[in-house]
Amino acid sequence: MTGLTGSRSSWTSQRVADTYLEFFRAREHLVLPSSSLVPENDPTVLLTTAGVQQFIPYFLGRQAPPSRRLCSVQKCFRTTDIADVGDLSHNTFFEMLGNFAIGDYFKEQMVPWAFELVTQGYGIPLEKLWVTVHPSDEEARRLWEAAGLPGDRIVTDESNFWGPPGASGPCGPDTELYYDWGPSVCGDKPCCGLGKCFPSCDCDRFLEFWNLVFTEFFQDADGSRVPLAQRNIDTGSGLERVARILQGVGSAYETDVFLPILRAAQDLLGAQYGASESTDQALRVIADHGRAMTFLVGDGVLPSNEGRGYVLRRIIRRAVRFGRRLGAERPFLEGVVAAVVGSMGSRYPALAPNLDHLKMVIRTEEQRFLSTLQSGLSLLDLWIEEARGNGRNHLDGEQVFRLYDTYGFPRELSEEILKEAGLSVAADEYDRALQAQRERSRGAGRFSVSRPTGETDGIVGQPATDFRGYETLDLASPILAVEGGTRGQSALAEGEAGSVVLAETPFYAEGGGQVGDTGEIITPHGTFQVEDTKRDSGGHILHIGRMLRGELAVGDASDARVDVERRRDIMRHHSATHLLHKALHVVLGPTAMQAGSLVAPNMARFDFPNDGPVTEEQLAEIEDLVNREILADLPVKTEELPFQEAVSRGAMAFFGEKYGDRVRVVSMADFSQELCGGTHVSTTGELGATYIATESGIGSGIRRVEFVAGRAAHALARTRSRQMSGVASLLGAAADQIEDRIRAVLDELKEARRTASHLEATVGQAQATGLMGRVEQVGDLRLVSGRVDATTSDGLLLIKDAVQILLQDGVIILGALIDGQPQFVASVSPTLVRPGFDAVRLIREVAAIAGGGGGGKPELARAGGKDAAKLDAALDRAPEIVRAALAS
RNA sequence: GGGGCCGUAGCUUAGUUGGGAGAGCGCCGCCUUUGCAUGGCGGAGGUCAGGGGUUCGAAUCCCCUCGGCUCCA
Repeated sequence: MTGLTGSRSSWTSQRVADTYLEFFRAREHLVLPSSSLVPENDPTVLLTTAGVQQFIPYFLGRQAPPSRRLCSVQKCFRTTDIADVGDLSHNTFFEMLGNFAIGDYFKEQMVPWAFELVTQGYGIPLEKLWVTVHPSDEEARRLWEAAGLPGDRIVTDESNFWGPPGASGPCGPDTELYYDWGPSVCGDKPCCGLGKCFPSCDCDRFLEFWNLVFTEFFQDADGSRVPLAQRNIDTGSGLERVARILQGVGSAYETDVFLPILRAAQDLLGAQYGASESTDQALRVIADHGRAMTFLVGDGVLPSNEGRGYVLRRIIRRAVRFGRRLGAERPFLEGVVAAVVGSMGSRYPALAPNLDHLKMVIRTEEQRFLSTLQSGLSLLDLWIEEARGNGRNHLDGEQVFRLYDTYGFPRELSEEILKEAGLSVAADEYDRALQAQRERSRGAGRFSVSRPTGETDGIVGQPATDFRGYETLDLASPILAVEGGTRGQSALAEGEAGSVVLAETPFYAEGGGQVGDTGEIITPHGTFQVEDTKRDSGGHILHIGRMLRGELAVGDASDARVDVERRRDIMRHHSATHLLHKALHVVLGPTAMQAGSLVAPNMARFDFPNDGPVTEEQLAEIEDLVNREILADLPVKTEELPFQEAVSRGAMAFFGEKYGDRVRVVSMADFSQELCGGTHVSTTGELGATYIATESGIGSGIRRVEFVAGRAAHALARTRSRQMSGVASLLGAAADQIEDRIRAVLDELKEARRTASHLEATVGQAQATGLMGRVEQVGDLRLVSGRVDATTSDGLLLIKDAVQILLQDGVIILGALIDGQPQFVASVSPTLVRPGFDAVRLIREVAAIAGGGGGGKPELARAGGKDAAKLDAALDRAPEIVRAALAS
């Protein structure tokens, strides 16, 4: 293919998605929006890799689903194939169509529906359709035949079995649907070595486009399987693949999904798709990674050196590298990002309003990488020079690896440049070094995340806890579940630590940056002290703490009392956070989006992307703005709205949050509107005041401000003010003169030092003159030795310098008591230095007498001792030592 | 989570068994010179990121902390 023609098919990807969702909506499925690429219910998972991800709590029975039938178009990200992207088939980011049944219909319903959607909804000709089934799943085979698929196109495949996800868990057989591109794809020779191609043989002729998983077993750790009480359906169908089939094109890159992005990349880089395989590969990488980075940043991921941020960094850098292959020398990715938002913005409305932010994050990372390349290049040039100078024609693999490992300079680039310079690299050495690095890291521990909110058996099956803490801080509610006690799952004895679940609670569970509440749960038989509150993946609010007095058991009535003072402090900080967030937008621009926050009783913390530090002036402006709105005593209102309405009213919606149909909006008059589940004061005047305490950088391009409100603000102001009066009284100056006074004291100090060193020089000069009266003749050289007065070792050296000028050629050995410690200096003029006779040897022997040692250069050596009383004795023996050294 | 490299004057940086903290640019002053980086002389500016240890002595060696860059997981 030359150029980007693509298909004129009316089967746009949009239409594919609509057809799919409409098909299942008509069959009583609830259509849910895509969840974030950052899985919020499972911190052990790096990125969302399948449509089922957001529904796992429903599948495991931990949470009640909003409907037993669900469907979605889910954005997904798979990191395993990053290195392969650029060919025709691999992608990192993709969209997955999926329908799900939780304890509802099963395969007898799923198979006919799949058949109907594919043959009638999509209109795929029957003869193009193949399926694979698990050998054990006779039922699936029967259902496909009954639906109308000829038996010779149903192939068994041992690998058609899904799960369990870990050592144990739900699992079951699956059946996969394939599209047959026809035997011509594989040419004359069958590629699967079986004399004939089959769907399961992974060749280009057959394209898998839908996988239907029938979850019907639970597998124990020992491998044995028992039927599940509740059987589930979980399907996934790559939108890009279906679009490719219906548009009848050779790869996803020729569909409407990628064409606008490829075209933009062509224009930005002045490259032509189809010009060469190398060009095409580069354009495909840029298009795939362009989509991936847009959605990752859109879901709140920022480039970093670990976790998701590192995945983002890798794809941005990989895209830049391939851009360079096409001649790009300056940042170009923001143009690609704009194209992605332009072509996908309609289905993901959160993207367009944040385009500036997306561009800024990616541009910053791009520039950072370009400067990395710059420093790598100069190092590489140096090595090339060296190798040439040594007449070698290669560089060590370890060397090139180090360039990559330490400076992030990509291997391919190194090789390219070395090749141009006519040098080679041993690839196996490089691989060995990389392998060793991997071993080291792997041995160091797996991807581990503390997961305190995992559920335990005592709680599974309980309904999600009703949070009532917006309107009350003291509430009567029965105890539904208990865990951690020594007497099983139903009670806690005095002194025992554990968690308690209530039917409803006023305790706020840690979330949205706000820390969990503390307080007490009082039952007729005892008091439980709540030290922290968290929410588990099943929606239960866990009151974590210990039995202070008496005991507590499931079924007890209880009075749940939040620590009111602490909670009010927290609420003030949370409201202050909203004011600050808005003020940041006003002063620094809309790209200062929240990248993390902590709301605690004694302080609040807010992270946001910004180029470089925030200036003093800007900080003052931000602080002023926040305090202005506090003084205005704005009413704080909360209301629940449909998501779209909230966003269209201009409420700030954070990336990466999961928003259901209805969202909670916290507004402070016209100043700030934010989607938020946290707790707030009722008017901003309650904050009293807010001060920014610190501003600092916490990583590439991210700043952090810490600030205080309410009582903490008062405490900070008082502390600062006391410090100031303390300093003022030390200086004996009024508070408003502190700066001038300090400046004057510093000037005075500097002057005093100058005078002192001048004085020392003068005194040193005098001492030097005095010493010249005691020149001794030792052999055929002249020696000056003796004790002098000096206050620093530099002063001692200066005296030596003065003597040297007067003495010209000769040996000088001086000592002084400095800070109570003997110190020595010895000098031998260059003409007198010879093997066995130098300053180092002399000084060592002298210092040894005072219990010390020394060293230096042959012409000049210094030493110190430990025994102050022996300073004179050591110096007295100097002539003798010189004589002995001369004789040796 | 585990490695690697780095942190010296406002900026870029040198500093070789541990032994007197330097250079270039910039800045200030004087002289020279009316031509785009003019030349010369002089000067200010440093807790060598911070803390601890080893040592007679640490920018230098060891440990910890902080910050930057980077790779792996």
